[in-house]
Amino acid sequence: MRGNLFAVAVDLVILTVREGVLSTLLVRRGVAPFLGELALPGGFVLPHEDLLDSAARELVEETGLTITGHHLEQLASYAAPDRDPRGRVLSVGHLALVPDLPEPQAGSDAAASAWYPVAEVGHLAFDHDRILAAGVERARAKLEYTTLAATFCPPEFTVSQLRGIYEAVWGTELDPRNFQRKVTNTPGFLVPTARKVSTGRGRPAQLFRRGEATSLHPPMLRD
Amino acid sequence: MRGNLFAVAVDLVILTVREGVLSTLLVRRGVAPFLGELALPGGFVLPHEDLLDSAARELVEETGLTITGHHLEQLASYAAPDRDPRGRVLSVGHLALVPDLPEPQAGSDAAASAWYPVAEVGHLAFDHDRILAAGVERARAKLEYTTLAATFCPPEFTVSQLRGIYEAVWGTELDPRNFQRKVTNTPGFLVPTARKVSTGRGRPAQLFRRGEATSLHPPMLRD
DNA sequence: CCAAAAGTGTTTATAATACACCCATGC
DNA sequence: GCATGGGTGTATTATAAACACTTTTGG
Repeated sequence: MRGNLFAVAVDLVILTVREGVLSTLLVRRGVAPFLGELALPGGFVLPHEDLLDSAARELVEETGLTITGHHLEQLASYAAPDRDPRGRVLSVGHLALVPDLPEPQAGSDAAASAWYPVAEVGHLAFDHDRILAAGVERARAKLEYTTLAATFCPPEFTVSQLRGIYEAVWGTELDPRNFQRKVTNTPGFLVPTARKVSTGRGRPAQLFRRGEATSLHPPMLRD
Repeated sequence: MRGNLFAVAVDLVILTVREGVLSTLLVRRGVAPFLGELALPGGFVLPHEDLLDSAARELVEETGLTITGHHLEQLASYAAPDRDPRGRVLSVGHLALVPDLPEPQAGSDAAASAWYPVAEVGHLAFDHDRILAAGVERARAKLEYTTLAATFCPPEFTVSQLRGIYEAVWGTELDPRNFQRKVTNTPGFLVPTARKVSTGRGRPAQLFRRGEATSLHPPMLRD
């Protein structure tokens, strides 16, 4: 085997939609390097861990969320020779899509973490702004041709909530009526539940759960 | 820094279309482990190298091709704890799309390498069959919504040649007349050259070069 | 009743498919 | 001339966008 060895870390782009705004979970670093700067949550891969397991562990530590029902995928790896002043560290970026969660509580493991609107995020520690950009780009692309938008929603949700996800992630407005037909006519996208929900004003909306389908033909966005 | 360190390798899925068949470059391993088995070309990342540079170097060593004008992108990383019997090795898979090249010459650096039709590839060393599958899947997906098919072609090519790429990669038949209009009407996909080429029978075909466009709206394949 | 949001039906514009047809070459 | 592949025009069909309209709630 060769002598040039790397430390391997996983870093997480955890996205959600809070109050109509695409947001990501960031941590304020408490140790050098980049002490005091914002960074993606992450950590080193343990001796007997695979990459996705390591990312799932970090996700639980940061959000309390287990993977079940949520989305976690690998993004890309970053290993520029000078990306970490401590030496050669390869970071495997991951993307997680989660429903709207309460702000992380002080006193917990994730005391230093908080949600930030993606559009307002400035420079991050290491090359984490590149990883964040890759995660947002991937999320946008995947909404187009998969049913992944529903992973941003709670277990039961309305068509309006789902539409809000698309509008927040893409920054566009969609016609509620055409959107409704599009998603309800896509086999396997939405499973109607027995319940309706009344959101104050207007006619109560049907509640849905995620369906089995994962790919979307035809795609959601048309240029 | 942490004590659990990894060796980092890059492995390449190099795809081309030879005689209408999607094919990949594989090497017969000359050293343990997996001695004598087929594997993806690749090697360890050097001390001051970034990942893409390392992959580009391997590509040159295997094919003699420089990246200029060709396509090379990162696929994903693989780091299952038991994927290499020598210890913990993280492999960063890469995807290269290249035009049809002559069979590698005996006596060169790449003496042990040869082209194999993707459909006929059986089990590979390490977890390389997973990486190959990921590369083929990515290539198929990218043809759908990018102009990448042209990177399989020589610098100047006809619409028929380009259509042959799509048919080989997807295993479908496309209507030559509608295909022609589709690609010639997509702004920035093809740049006509001054020349035509006569391929024996039939009317000579216009020669094209790759255009500047990279994305394809609307996509090429419709379910 | 009115406002507001949910949900349906219908028209219209646009794009994809199928395929008839013409063009330019080799033999 | 005729076979062969290159290339264009057009009718048909499927799809998406626009929007009028009905439904069901709270006040």
